[in-house]
Amino acid sequence: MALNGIASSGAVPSVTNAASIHASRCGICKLRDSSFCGALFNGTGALLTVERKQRITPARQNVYRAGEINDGALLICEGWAVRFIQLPNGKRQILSLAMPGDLISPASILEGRFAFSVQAVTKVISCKISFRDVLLRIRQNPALFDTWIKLTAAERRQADMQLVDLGQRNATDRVAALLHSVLLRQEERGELMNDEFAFPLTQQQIAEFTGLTPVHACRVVAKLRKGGVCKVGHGTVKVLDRFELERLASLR
Amino acid sequence: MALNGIASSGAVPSVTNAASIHASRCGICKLRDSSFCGALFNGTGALLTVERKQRITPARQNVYRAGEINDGALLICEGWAVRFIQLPNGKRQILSLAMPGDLISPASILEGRFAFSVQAVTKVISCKISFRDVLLRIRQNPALFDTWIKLTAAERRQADMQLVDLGQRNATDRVAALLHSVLLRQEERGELMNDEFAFPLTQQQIAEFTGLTPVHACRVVAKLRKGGVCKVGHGTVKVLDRFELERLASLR
DNA sequence: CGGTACATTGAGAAATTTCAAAGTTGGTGG
DNA sequence: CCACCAACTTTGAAATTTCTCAATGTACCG
Repeated sequence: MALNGIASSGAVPSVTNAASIHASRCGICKLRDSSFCGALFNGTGALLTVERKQRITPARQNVYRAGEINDGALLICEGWAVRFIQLPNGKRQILSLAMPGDLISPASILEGRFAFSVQAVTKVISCKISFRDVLLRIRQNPALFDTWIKLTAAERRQADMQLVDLGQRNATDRVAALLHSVLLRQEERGELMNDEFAFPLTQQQIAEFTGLTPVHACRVVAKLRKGGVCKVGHGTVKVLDRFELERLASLR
Repeated sequence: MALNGIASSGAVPSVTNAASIHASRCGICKLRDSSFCGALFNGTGALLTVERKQRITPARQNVYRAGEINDGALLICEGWAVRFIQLPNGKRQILSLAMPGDLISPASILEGRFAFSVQAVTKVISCKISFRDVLLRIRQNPALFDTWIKLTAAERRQADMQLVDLGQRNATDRVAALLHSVLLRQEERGELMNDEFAFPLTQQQIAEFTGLTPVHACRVVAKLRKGGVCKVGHGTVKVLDRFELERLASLR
């Protein structure tokens, strides 16, 4: 599981140019045929003409800081990232989880600045596609426009469910809902083996997502483990009772 | 204040056709020049060719029920509506507030069904614009496309702040943030007089928005009143200490 | 003038947070 | 290979916030 990695803070992530990217990354990317990325690069020669920058961000470092000028759509190629808002008092709320192939906040794709930050959970390889190219292609390509609208709507649905979770549901259900949503996403990617899947979030990050304190998140995770629902830790989740996990995660 | 009104549940809202609408409503609408509505109807003759249905929904009735087939973008012309998700256990989470001129969930504009419901808080006049016309105009009119992208991004920002509120902030701050956001929206509309503005939500609805119980929402509102911050009730909010309200509502 | 929905209050229970300390783990350098 | 360090996890106990239940008060509509 090459998902972990700790880095000293403050280092500047490396940036490669489009030329080296083509040879080294996008050309062999497994994700090319799915998601926004695939739709964007679809069509003859498109890959060569889309301007993009790829960079590597070590785990725990920021991919983007709230308020910075942003000049393109941000796509996660490898690793996990979280989109979050940092409060002056030090608390953070994680707004969404980005996995390989995910676009960071489809709805915000053409914004010049974001109110949120993006942090690498594991080592992350990300890719930035210039506004010019995104707009050009969205305008030209009805299928891409369609894909983007669907992604935006899906993002809204996801946010709505998260609001329901935070507003109406207890700690256990919220954590179960998080685990279950990742289970489904990993299953879709074929990354589920023996009811086990990669889950590199720390308890601190689970807490930041679910609006709990790390201590309480720990207790909830312990309860799920003792209840024989699933084991969470060491970068993975092992589902022991999927039926119960689904029951907890479901609205009821 | 023509904001209140109780209706027996179950009645079927009335529907008028486009012809009568033009004469009776849209032609004289104050909102025509702002927001999505204005952009949509912009251009010669557009008003006459956009297919739309206007209807009146009494207070407390649903404008839309989760899961129903939806055939057009929903616009609020008059009154207040809430977008919410109903849980099987009877609880509800209000996801957003729609005021005159607001599009219901810009991000979901082309979805055939919604997971959320929409309920009239006051008597509501709403307008539905067929997918065909929305798409046609968005494709044809770059300014409208732009407006729509901006609305979608704003909706996402709003959802993000709501997630922060529900996940990280206490009851008082959440209620203050709600009141403050409505204060700003009313101010923008020029509906603020003597630091007082229309606010037709019941405490039950404040609770559903902020993820509190009605009883606790009542206590918070009482605390704000006793603290000399603002008086909430009888369909209005009177701001007594705007500085303090802004301090409570701000992230800190 | 009722009636119904809405608002308020009190008291006790439950969920969650806070604070503090001790255990674990994984990576690093000797 | 081992020892150590830093970050992460676990546990306990007490404080705080929020909820629940139940009763009473209030405003508005017909």
